Amino acid sequence: MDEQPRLMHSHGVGMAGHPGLAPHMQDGTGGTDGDGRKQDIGDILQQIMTITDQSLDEAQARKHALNCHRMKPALFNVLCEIKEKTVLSIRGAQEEEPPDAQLMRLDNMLLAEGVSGPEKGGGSAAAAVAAAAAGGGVGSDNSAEHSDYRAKLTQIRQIYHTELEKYEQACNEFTTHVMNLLREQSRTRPISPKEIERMVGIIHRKFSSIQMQLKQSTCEAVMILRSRFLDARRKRRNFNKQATEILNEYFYSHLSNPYPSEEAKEELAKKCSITVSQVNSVSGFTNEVSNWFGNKRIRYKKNIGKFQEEANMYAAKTAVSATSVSAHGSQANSPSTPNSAGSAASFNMSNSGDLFMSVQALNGDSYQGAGVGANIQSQVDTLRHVISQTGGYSDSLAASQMYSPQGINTNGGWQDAPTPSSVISPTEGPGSVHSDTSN
DNA sequence: CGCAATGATTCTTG
DNA sequence: CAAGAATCATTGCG
Repeated sequence: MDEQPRLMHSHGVGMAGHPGLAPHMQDGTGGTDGDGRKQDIGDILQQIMTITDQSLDEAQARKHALNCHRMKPALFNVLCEIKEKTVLSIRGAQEEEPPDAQLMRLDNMLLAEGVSGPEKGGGSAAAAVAAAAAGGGVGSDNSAEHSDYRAKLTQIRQIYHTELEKYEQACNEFTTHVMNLLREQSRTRPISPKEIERMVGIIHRKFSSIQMQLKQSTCEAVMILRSRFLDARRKRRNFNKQATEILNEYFYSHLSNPYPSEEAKEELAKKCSITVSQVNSVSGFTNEVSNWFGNKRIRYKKNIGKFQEEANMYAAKTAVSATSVSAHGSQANSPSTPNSAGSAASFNMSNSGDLFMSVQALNGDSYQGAGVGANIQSQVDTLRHVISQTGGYSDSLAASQMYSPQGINTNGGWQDAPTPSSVISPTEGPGSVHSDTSN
């Protein structure tokens, strides 16, 4: 680099003011002027023009001679200037700024995800992101998920950083290489320092565009990782038995209006979260309770027969607990025989209306469905059995009525207003309130 | 492996 | 906006 200015200035005079020089010289000797200097230049140019005709050795020698010629720096200057004016001015116009916005976005995202940025802080930031996004979840394997997520993220991070480093190193190497090459060539070709600088700029831009690709793919990888780990649907966990029992108990004991209020949901969430896991994020669990009730309502309504046995069971259970008859508690399970389950399931009624009628027939005595003789009869028998049993504990207890689908009107919808006489029992469970009907 | 159960999500509706 | 309905995706069982 430092060689060039020295050469250029060593002779003091530039030839910048002679753009028309070359055509003048091309006619051969140019000796008519009698100016020795112009004669020299003509010679030089002649040599340049015929350089391809020479042998290699000859050319080498001439080159050396040219390099040592006293006019060389001046010529170099001129050629550089011409080149600058013609070629580079065209290219110089397309200096860019557009990818900056995207680059910024990528940078921001990588920083937010904890991939780029401070070495150690990034990891904790990522963990925080994972924790926040998966928050409200349950289960001890949550932490396992997190560590897995974190591990994958740090893996991405590492790859990203090593790649980035590699790119940077390659960029630097390549830049110095090109610079050396150009400097070397500047002895024989008109390459100005400015042009070298420009070339370096071009190289850097190319490399930064490669870097952007790296960032982009890193972002994609992080997004995929996140979506895979944080998509809750993929990580569905069945509630454990106790939680299901609690929810079912509530559901069947509020069958007339199975829409728990927010407070009730929270209560249930608290109860369930104790049984489900050690994590007590009730606020998150109320959502699950809502989901559960939503699913339950719709699935119950869709196929009441299928849930009949379950209803019996829970109704019996609440009945037992309400009357605090501990001695006969075991009998609560007996009514629901496998046989009844099978018959109820094999009903396969097309709509709930028919089934509703069949159940209603319990109150009357002799309903024979149109095309469903024996099955209905068996179910009716089973139900009657249950009712008689549960009713036997306490006749003031109308719990048996609560699970009969009387809360559902003939359209299949839940009753809007409670029907106090038939559905609501005056003696509900200890903790429960009448608020379920007031909604 | 197939299938039913089931928790979650998304779209629709009042 | 909440409930219902449809659908997806996973789990667990035979």
